[in-house]
Amino acid sequence: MPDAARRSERSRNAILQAAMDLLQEKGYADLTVEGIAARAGVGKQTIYRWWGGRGPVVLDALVEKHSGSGGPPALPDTGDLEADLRPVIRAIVAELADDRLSATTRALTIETLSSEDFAGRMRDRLLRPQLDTVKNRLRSARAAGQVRAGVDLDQAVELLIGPMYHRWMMRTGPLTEEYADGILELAMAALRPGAADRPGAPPTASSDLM
Amino acid sequence: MPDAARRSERSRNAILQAAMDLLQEKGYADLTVEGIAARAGVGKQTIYRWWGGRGPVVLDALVEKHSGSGGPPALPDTGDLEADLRPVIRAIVAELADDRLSATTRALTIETLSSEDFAGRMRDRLLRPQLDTVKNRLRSARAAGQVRAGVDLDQAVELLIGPMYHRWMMRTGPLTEEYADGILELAMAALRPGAADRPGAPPTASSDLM
Amino acid sequence: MPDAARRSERSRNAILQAAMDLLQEKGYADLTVEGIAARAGVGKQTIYRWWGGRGPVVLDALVEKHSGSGGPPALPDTGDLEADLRPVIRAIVAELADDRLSATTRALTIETLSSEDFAGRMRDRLLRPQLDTVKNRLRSARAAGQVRAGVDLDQAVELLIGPMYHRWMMRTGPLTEEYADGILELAMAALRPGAADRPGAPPTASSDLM
Amino acid sequence: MPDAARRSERSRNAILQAAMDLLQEKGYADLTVEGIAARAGVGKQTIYRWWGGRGPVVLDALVEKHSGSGGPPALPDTGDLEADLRPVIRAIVAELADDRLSATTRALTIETLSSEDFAGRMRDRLLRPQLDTVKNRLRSARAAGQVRAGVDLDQAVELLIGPMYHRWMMRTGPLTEEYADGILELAMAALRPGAADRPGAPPTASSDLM
DNA sequence: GTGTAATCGAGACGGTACGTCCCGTCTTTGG
DNA sequence: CCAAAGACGGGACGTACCGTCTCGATTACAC
Repeated sequence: MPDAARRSERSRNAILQAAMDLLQEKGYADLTVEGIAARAGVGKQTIYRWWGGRGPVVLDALVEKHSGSGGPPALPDTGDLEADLRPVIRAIVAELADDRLSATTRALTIETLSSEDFAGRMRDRLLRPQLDTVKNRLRSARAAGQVRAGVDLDQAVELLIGPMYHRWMMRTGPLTEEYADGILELAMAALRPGAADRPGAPPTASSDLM
Repeated sequence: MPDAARRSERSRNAILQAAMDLLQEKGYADLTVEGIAARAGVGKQTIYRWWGGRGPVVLDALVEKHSGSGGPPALPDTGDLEADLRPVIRAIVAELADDRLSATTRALTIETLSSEDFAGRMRDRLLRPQLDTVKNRLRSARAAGQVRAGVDLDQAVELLIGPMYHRWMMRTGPLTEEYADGILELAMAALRPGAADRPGAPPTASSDLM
Repeated sequence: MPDAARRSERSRNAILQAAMDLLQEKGYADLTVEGIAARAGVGKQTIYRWWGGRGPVVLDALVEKHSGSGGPPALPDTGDLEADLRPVIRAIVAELADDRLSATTRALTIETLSSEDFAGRMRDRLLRPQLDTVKNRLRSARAAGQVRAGVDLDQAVELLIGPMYHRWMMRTGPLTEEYADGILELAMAALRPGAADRPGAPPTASSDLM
Repeated sequence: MPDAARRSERSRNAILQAAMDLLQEKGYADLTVEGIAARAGVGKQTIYRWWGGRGPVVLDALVEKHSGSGGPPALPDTGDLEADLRPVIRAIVAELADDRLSATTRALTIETLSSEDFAGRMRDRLLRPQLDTVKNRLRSARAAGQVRAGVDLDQAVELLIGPMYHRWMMRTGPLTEEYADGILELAMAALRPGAADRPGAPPTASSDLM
């Protein structure tokens, strides 16, 4: 309903910056619309008008931050899948292991769990691009015969990523480089063609086959 | 500080029951201490005295519910690891896929992400027992030579469980039986001894070796 | 700190009216901020923002009520001081003697005893105007030679008023018309010039001499 | 209902002492049953059993304190009424003028205003004895012809006392020795026989005539 | 240039829930 | 059986934010 053309860019930036700052300082649970507005020097209505609540503001703020690099770059393809993935996996673990760095991820996850609507936007705008870089590398590896032909790439990506997020979320153990390497090695073993390739369990229908 | 010996069992039960009821009816986001107290016919102070907030109450309520069965039973051991695990994996996916059933898990996860303190209690009292049933089955499989000797069982459990939680949380795709089977099959391939067993990547130190 | 220009007149009136109603219905001891807010259809914060508690609200409500008549009128001056004062004194006794009518006075007095700050406001806004009407009549009587020249008018007013409030407060005896007349007669004897006028005890410095 | 014979004297004293201490320290408004019980090292029930609330406890504590002198002594009778009364009046004003000393009186007055029941007990046990010493001196003065025969002694006492309590309560002015003397002088003029003794206004029926 | 219509900062508003304090009652345990 | 201790159901406190709603004061477009 509001006229986006007349929107104040200055306010938008101040709000996103304030949200990021407060998220770092006080955590998501203590983040309030009133706090953001005050810090940004902005009326609350401006936030409600353009976003509707703190969740979308945080999402926007993070998208803004991450899209600074113009989207995640494609992974290198040296021919050695495991070597190419290792830095990525290690980086994820390193970020999750750092309470400061993972504060925003924590915030997003909470909001994702709270709102299906938010979940969709967050998935498409933040998560999917990241997952797709891995997925694309796996696809080329599959084409090169380094990954079993029947493997569903979405499942493969989650096999790699899921365990780390689970350990992070549930705090079931330390998030170390060794852990990253261990999961990577297991996942590689799962994907590698070989004697273990059984004829059963045909590939599930998946959008990655196109 | 309060004297646990004089605690009212009647109030405790009423509170846990009320919390479970309201959780089902209104979801975690709309669950309030005041609401629980009113429904249970109890003063708010009684909740704050013994729990300190809604999070711990919900945790206790769920522990109570799950421990009704006297703790999770050991998995069957037919000698076929994949066959023994399949029902477990499918059950997890089925529960997560059902919005009603997974509402409480969602609630606990939010609280886990919000409070480190809560995370620890929740992990130890609810999650660990569940994971341990899987871990124990994997241990016996490893002893039987069906799982590579060098595998860290904690990593193995998370390799199985993590992807499903990730998909559930992030809504990256449908949580179907096929998905469960696919992840199980991938994980089995990762654990199975054989040509894929590489000498590198020694097992990380882990408490599961005893 | 709040911006008085943007204050809601509607809320202000509703709150003062609700306070008056509840004061009549339930008495001061059972008067709560929450009750006033609920009855007035107003958020509690609106009361705390502009008044700070129930005491100031009640004071304002009573000031509002009493100032409806545009302040207390000057007493008549027939030349007969005692005759002019008698209706006033009797009216005060009559009001104090009636539990319903004096309930608010009781409330104000309690608050006055509890808070020095409140005492000042209540004195200046409610009590002083009433006392001044008597004081003014006494001043004109003194000018007319019907009251000893040396008399401190503030003391004279309190000589008249004080005994009745004391009896009311301490319930040391019945508050009847006879009592009013008795006190009035004693006070008149104290003020009347004559043989009793002794040279000692010079008048204390007082602002009423102008 | 409770058996007074088995009452613990130790608890009774501890409670009264704690009540007095807290009254001095925090004032009547911040005095709580729980606070008294904690300070006295006593269960709350002990207070409710034997007194019923904080009001009666404070009353008892003050009666205890004042009755230490075995009741107020009779005033001296030098033949000069004004001279005999002056120290009493000045003492009252001095006590009321001191915030610390008058804190208890303030407390009693609030409770007196709040509860008719309490008012009666307070009047009979604390106030009346004090007033009677003055009244008795006035009676002897009347017998000696220094006070008009028709004067109601209860009214006379209140003419002396009332103004000071009024000024104290309402904070209408400073409570100084000059004020005490001024009121005393006015009251003496009111009571003194002489030309001012008018035949009208017959004495009201009063218990002081016996 | 000058209306004029929308956004802006600001913050008051009706509400809901918070977490705390204290009430007066009830229950447990020990002397 | 009384006393200490204190848990209990209850109610109000005063605060923090919610999301909505008015206010002028910019501000940028249409005329």
